[in-house]
Amino acid sequence: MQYWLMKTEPDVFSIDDLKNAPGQRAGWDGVRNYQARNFMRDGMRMGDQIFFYHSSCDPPGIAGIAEVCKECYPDPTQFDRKSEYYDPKASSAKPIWYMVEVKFIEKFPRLVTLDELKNLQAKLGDFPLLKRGNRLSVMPVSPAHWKQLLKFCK
DNA sequence: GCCAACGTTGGC
DNA sequence: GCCAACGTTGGC
Repeated sequence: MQYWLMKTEPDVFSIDDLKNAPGQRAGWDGVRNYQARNFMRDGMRMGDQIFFYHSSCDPPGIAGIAEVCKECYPDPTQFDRKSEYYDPKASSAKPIWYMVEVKFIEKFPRLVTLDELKNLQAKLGDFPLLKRGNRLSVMPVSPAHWKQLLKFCK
């Protein structure tokens, strides 16, 4: 079992949107960064747990937990000319971008803000999310960090 | 809205 | 393969 953190803009797709989605499941399409793609394609397996992070909002922070409920498959938006995620270099024979599906697990009683995470850094040590200039939308979380953050978030 | 940081693109 | 230009992310 592995642990992850995934960013999303709540204006576009929030933890409540996931909670209210059919079957409380949703596809994580639109990732167009190779490193993030590789984490989804090569790292994410059924049942992996995910911190659901709200970014580009006030305040940003961890909103809850999701779980991988379907492993990677080609992201159909890359073939869709009308999609903002359309990629002319991709073909169904040679897809470039992949996505997973995630399932709602829980929403925390309150958003655990980026500020609080920064304050925890002294105790937890380096957390990839807090690295300067980090823009990855999908990143691994170590089991130790997961455990401690979870305790703090609940 | 600004801008630092970083990824990607494309000319050479 | 280098690197300047450009685009995007995301906190502030």
